[in-house]
Amino acid sequence: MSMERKWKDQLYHEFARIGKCLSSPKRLELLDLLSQGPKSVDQLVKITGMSVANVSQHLQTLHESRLVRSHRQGNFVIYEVAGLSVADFMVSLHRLSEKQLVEVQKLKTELLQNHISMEPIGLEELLKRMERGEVVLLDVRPQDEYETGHIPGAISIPMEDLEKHLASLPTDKEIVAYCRGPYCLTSAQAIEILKNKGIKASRLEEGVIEWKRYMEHSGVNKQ
Amino acid sequence: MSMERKWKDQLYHEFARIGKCLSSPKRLELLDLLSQGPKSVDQLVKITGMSVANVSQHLQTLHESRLVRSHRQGNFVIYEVAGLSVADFMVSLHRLSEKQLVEVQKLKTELLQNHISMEPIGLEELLKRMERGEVVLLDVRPQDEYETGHIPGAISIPMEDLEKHLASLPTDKEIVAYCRGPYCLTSAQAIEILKNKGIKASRLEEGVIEWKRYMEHSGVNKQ
DNA sequence: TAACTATTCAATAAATCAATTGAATAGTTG
DNA sequence: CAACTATTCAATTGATTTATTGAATAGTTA
Repeated sequence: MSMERKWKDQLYHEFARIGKCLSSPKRLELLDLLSQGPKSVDQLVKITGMSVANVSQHLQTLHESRLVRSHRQGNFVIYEVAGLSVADFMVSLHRLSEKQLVEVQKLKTELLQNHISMEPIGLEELLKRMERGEVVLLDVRPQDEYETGHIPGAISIPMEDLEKHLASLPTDKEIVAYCRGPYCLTSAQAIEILKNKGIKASRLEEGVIEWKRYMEHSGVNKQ
Repeated sequence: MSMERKWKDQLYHEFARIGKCLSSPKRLELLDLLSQGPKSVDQLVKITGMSVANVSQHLQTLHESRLVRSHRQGNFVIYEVAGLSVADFMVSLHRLSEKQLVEVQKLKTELLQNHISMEPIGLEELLKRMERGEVVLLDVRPQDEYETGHIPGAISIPMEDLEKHLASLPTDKEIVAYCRGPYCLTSAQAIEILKNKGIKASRLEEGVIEWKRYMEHSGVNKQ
């Protein structure tokens, strides 16, 4: 076998290592969660409903391909994505999947039909209306994820605290809620609660990572 | 199992379909080749050295995940990537791999050390120097890939014709050669030939896809 | 140091996948 | 229509991978 062939085989073998990480649904879900902020194995178990050993093993796999890293903190081992480029890459994967796979599109519209009459708002319009002070942006993810990073101007009320804190919301402005991104239902649930209370609210599909991406590219062409 | 859990499982199952496509080195190589332009199964066989049935099967897999599409043309079935976003995604994958995996970095420098004294030139500098008319940009990929798309201003001399057409190259300017991208060795071989003839030449690491990406983002921040 | 907890390891069975081979098919050209 | 070619299908083997389980380990707190 030629020198070049051997070199290419090695190279593509390495690329495929990353690919293999992305071939398990559970691992993708873990990566998405970690993209929102560092989490202990225990937290991941509680969120996903997977077994501890299972989560740990998947994290191991991700670690071998350098997509996540970990450190101990008291009793917990905290995992996090190994760099922003990982979180960003996940968005690329979502985009591609949604573009190419009709099935993903179907699953998404299916969801939106269940949460009927929930018109989503786009990033561009949101930012404009926030500037004019017309809307309040609400981050309904857990506190720690908000602290890891949030869209500027957003206030944090974790989903589980929402009903308690309803009073603290301004009543004269429209509410826009967001969560982990297009495939997280938390914000949809929040909207439902708000609407039931007679508060005008709409859902921002994008999350923090998508927002960052948008800000980086929007100067030239808004894709 | 909750409604939401089921929905997420389905969704991530779909994402993983794309992931599975990326878990085989051979498939990644095929995707990279198709990113440069449409090709028949036969062509792919000749380039990669894989068996016909093997190539066909991989293409099948890619087709099922809607990453490629095909049409018949005379005796041949021509495959192509299903949209620019696929080619673009491949670049994302390369970037991520190179950033996270030391092994990829190692393989790359290893290569450059073999082709010693070959200083690469960056896109930014290239474009500047082309504007000033200081360099000639040379596309050494096969003719049809050049025709599918090339960096503006580049002239096409496929690698196999290079020695024949040496005379037609200007002697007063520096030559910059590029090929399919960072992981294609064709341009490196071209440089070697040129240098042996006493022609000053350097290698552009980026290919057409990388160039496109650069142009889209460079207005705001050059990453 | 002992008890406790979170995490990891090891082993298993079931399922899936990669690579190969040879045969079958579909389409084209003379 | 016949011969030809490119492409695809089908079946096999060997290798990996997933999801599980229960046990072992490492680290922390009292």
